[in-house]
Amino acid sequence: MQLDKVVAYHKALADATRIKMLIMLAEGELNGQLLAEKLGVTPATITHHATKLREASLINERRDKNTIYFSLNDYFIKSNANAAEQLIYRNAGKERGMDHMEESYERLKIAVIKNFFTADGKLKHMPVQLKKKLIVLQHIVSRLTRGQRYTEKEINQFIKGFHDDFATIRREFIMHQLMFRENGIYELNPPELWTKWETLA
Amino acid sequence: MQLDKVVAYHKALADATRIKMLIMLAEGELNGQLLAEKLGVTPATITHHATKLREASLINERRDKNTIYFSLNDYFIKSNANAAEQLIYRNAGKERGMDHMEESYERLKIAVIKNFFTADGKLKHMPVQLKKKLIVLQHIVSRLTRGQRYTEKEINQFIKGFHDDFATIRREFIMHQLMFRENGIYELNPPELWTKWETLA
DNA sequence: TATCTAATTAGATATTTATTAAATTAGATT
DNA sequence: AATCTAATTTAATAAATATCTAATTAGATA
Repeated sequence: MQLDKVVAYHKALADATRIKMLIMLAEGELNGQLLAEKLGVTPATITHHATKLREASLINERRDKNTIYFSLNDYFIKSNANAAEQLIYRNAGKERGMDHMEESYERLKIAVIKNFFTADGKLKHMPVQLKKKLIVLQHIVSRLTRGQRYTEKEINQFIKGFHDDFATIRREFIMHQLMFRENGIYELNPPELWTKWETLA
Repeated sequence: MQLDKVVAYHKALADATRIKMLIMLAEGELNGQLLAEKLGVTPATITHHATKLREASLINERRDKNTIYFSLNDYFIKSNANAAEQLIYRNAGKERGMDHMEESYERLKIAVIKNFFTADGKLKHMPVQLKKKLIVLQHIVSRLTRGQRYTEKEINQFIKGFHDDFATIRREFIMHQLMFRENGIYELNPPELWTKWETLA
């Protein structure tokens, strides 16, 4: 599965120079020359590291005249941080009394969908309780297609099929890592990255 | 600071064989020979990788006769997962309108401590709301000493000074990564690793 | 004590990777 | 068109690392 991805992500962060780059970019975007100077390496080295960070989707770039400005890809950093943990623990865990927890979660899910959606599939209102809210968000987002890339306009339109407040819901998709956004394009995250209620307490 | 540590941690996870080892260990402890067989490498290679994982505190070992059994060091995996993120974002972030959020958080903290603790410092009862619960837990745990190592008995005794239900509170210390446990010994995590309310929503 | 077993070490090899200097490219500006 | 600037590519080098085989060690067991 995404073992390769997890390895690639950790390789990207397994170098002091790259971590320092990210730390600097966290304060704001910077161009290659400046990064090179601040880190005491040549621009070629920055290009090298930027390539690795880009491949791991950890940074974005923007061109202005001759200068390319690098910036953090926030959402990716946050979502990947837990990916390794998820991967490692996913197969395991069934041993301990987790099964009936999952079972009762399935029951909750059915109840929530029944209670918060109308018969024709509209969302009545967003639950306040986080656990239930996650169920609602995941229920909605599951109607999207894996690998498909959506414009913001398309996402808005899609959400409006469920509820008028598309801006809030769109934001929650990102916050809970159901989707990620890059250069205004939205894409579904793999379900392993979704914020799960089990991981919250 | 712990830049080296963060790099070392990610290096440890930046290899497919090591990730596979961890995945297997998540199901239960295994000895070197078995790991070698399952992964299709020689025992020498397992030793090599086990050394790296041990250096990053990701596994424990236990000897029985001639056989050494490896197992996961759960808490470390969980707490380190966010360390990089914390490191990267720590310096930054002050820019956006975060300051007044922090200010209002300070006010909340004062109110929570005033309301949930008696005059002589006992905990009346645990708040239900997560944000407030974290404040209470952090308030208690702050009375412990950084770097000091505590037995479970000592921790129980310490918590009893605040509330009778030491077992629950002790578990919450671990869950919210205020402390970590290794071989029955408890130690404070650095505050950067503590679950913070800002990171929860 | 001799033998057996699991693990580690030592040494060798092949691969990956971080870095640089020098050449090249992409895109303004004059 | 000529020039300037920032970034990238190329080629080379040095360091790190994943893996193996063979030798050695640590610790039972006979």
